[in-house]
Amino acid sequence: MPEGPSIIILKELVQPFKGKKILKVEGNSKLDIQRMNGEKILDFKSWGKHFLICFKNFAVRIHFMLFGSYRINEQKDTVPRLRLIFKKGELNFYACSIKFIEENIDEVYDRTSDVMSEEWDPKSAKRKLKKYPEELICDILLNQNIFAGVGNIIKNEVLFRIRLHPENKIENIPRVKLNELIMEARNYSFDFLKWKREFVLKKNWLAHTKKICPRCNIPFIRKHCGKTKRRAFFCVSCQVLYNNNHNI
DNA sequence: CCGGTTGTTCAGCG
DNA sequence: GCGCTGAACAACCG
Repeated sequence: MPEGPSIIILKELVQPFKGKKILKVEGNSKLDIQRMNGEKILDFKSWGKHFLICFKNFAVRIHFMLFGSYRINEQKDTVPRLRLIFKKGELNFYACSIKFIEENIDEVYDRTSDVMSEEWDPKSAKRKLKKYPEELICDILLNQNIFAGVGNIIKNEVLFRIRLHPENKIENIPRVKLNELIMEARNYSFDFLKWKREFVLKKNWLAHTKKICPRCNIPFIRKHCGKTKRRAFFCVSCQVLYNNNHNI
């Protein structure tokens, strides 16, 4: 469920519930979810992997983590974390993380860091990148303060597309290449969205979970890279690792 | 049936 | 107080 484009799809699917009043609230969340009872949903928003349900005086943040899921107007066999029942229809959220946000959403979230947002700002991303010269690019791409919405699949596909080795240090990557990376983080995310809508996302993976490099026909390296230790699939032949010469 | 994971936070340690 | 590690969460696929 998790990556940014999937949240955009969810936001579209729940549009019929916008402006609707919640008649009953259920779920095994430990939070006071009953405070939503009787409230009218003013809007649905998103930021990166966060799905936001906006009410008059507060908002609910749903994060699907690794295993979270949802059903609209149908149910799974398991107990939902949160179920919102309307006069017509219901929303069910499973195994997700829920938080209440009391502050104004627009003040809490910086949309310039959301790769799916109209307000996404590549220049701002560039400025943030420069603050982490020692970090590896595979970790930085997963940093939600810089690339909100990017997850492990997008990471692997973007790095393969621009031929960049996941273990490159930021400081060693040429400026032009960094710009390319920032552009492709958003660009691939929209391809992800398009392909997910058409149910052909997996079919279009070039690197993620793949065994052979489609460009070189040699085996991919599969390794848990960086501080984040997330799976990386990469080709040592066509994905460049820039050497660090200036510190020797 | 077990191993692994489209993710994040937090406790515990040195 | 820091940086690192591992646990916790908990569902589904191959």
